[in-house]
Amino acid sequence: MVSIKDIASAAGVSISTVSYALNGSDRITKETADRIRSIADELGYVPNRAARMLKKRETMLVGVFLTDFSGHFYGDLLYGLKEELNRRDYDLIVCSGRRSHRMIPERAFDGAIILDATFADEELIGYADRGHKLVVLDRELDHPNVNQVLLDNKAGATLAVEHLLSQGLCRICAVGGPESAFDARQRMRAVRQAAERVPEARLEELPGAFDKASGYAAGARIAEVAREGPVGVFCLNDEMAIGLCDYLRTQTPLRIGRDVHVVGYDNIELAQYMQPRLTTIDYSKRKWGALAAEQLLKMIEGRPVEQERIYVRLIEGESVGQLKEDAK
Amino acid sequence: MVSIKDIASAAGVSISTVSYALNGSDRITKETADRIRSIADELGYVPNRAARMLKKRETMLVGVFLTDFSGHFYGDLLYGLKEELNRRDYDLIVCSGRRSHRMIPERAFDGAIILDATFADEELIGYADRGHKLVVLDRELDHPNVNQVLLDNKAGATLAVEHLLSQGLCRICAVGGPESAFDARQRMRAVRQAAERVPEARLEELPGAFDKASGYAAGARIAEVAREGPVGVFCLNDEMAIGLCDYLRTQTPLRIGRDVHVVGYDNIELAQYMQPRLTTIDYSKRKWGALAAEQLLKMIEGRPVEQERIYVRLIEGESVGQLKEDAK
DNA sequence: ACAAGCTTTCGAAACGTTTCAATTTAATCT
DNA sequence: AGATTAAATTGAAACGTTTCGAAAGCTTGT
Repeated sequence: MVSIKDIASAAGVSISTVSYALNGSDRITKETADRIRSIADELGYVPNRAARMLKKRETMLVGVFLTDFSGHFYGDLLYGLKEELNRRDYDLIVCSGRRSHRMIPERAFDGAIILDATFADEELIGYADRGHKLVVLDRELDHPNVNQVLLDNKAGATLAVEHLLSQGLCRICAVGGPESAFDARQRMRAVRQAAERVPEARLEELPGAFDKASGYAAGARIAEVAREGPVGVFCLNDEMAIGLCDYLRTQTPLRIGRDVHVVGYDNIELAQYMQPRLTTIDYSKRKWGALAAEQLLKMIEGRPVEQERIYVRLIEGESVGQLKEDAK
Repeated sequence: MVSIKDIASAAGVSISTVSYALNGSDRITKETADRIRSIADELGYVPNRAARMLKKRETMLVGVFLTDFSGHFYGDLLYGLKEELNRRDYDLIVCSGRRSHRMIPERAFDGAIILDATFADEELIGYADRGHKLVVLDRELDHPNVNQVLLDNKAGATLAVEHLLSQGLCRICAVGGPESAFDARQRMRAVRQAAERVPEARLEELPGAFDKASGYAAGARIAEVAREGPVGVFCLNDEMAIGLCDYLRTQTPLRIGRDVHVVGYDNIELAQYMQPRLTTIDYSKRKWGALAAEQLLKMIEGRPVEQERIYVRLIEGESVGQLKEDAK
């Protein structure tokens, strides 16, 4: 493999000269620099990443850790991340799985973005203590080397529940997420508060795990509740909403948007292709990624970081209908 | 940052002893090895990846390159890849975008898996010529350092068209993929052959680009064709099929599975949540990934590699109905 | 013609490992 | 006890860069 050394001897200069030339230092005269660069091209020189990393103690790489590769909004999130990082000459690397955690202490990246339940809080704190820069997207952590971009879960969940209530629905079911999920806890808390503000509202919480299966499973209880009249269901994410709709359609005669009114959260791509289209809470995943990248770069470069938050809006599909029509 | 050197002085031994001990060499007596390891733990030692890469000229990393992060079957594919790689102590790293191509010549990985249209064939051949090991998933390349895991596109497309024909449909539309896509070319070729084998079949090819928009766009022409009677449509991937269904449902009175019969390809997750469920061609994405990983590891380790192929099957949804019923 | 001050180039150390060859230590045999 | 051999440890070079400080090569001004 051709190294800086080969270029040096081909050009009849020292390796330091080559290094300076290739890195565009102004210590080198323009002509020699050009000559060296063209020789490097001819020889097909490519710098050795490992050597550079070792010496410079920086990688120009950012790692993003995901629980798995199948999340429905990862595409957009990663797009936002990558664009922002590339603008600043960083490359993005996606990792998943416990095994890959070690890349952080091994200094494989200049910083990492975490959206990965397989990291315990203490583990992350440990890395931060040793000086690693982190941005967490799935929890809140108070540490000088950690920042977060928060989703406005409270606003989103409130929007969802109030939307159901405003349609005249007072029997509300909320299908929850795993206890370990920060987002789920925040959303459910907001659900309770929103329900409590309306005296006639009757809220029932159902367990869930953020996957289709648990939405499907919640269907049985929801069908029971629906026997007493129309019910509004807020699934704490779209996947569960889809599972629920699947159940209602295949296992019951209940009509979505009439007997059962469903709201999801996340506005995943599937949501708008459902029949009826799913009413859901939307937020910009690209912006989420871009802000995370921006924060991480600021930390790496030692610039001050300000707290960021992603705003939400309600998207109306047909999975929630006007209750008043029925009343007439 | 604590290095092997710190451990050496803390333990009162040389750095080579530490290195041997940490790597489990049998040159070191068990007691000292244990002692050194416990000191390393105490100090919180983590090996420096860059240094090891530089010296050993191997990274224990495999890079997978994707055109973007939003493909619908990447989740399963990457799962298969990762499992297989982890079993052999390799880590998987996902990259996307032209910028990241350079990681290959920079020797950031021991090998790479390519499913990324942003690589030109010549570029890949160039890397292979310089000794980089590659497995390509989106093309065929003849080179000692390149292998591929082929999808059985011919069988899949044949299955799809014959399924439509066997329902009594003889007006067939095929919505194609981008000319640059190897899979699209193979599938379309098989479509033509399958249609030619049946004298009464009338095939019409429509342009497409493997995205929802082009399925939607194809809808107009398909609606025209459907005026003369039921039509069978094979969309060369599920995304286009979904776009098409969206058009038919929102812009026409045509009934899917009655007036227009739709088959997709890939069996993406969305397909089974469509209403009606999409009839499509399925294959194991996990196995695809696992075989790709296996092939790459064989190349890296210098073991012989055999050509592999992924088999397909037809999944029946309700987007294709029995034409005979109508006739009755 | 020569010191002073630039500009351009070079030598060498360093980053943190691994690993070969050499050395020291311990064990075994006569 | 001394020689031989085996086992455990060490020294040093190497991997391919970057970068500091020094050296060499030019200009200028006197």
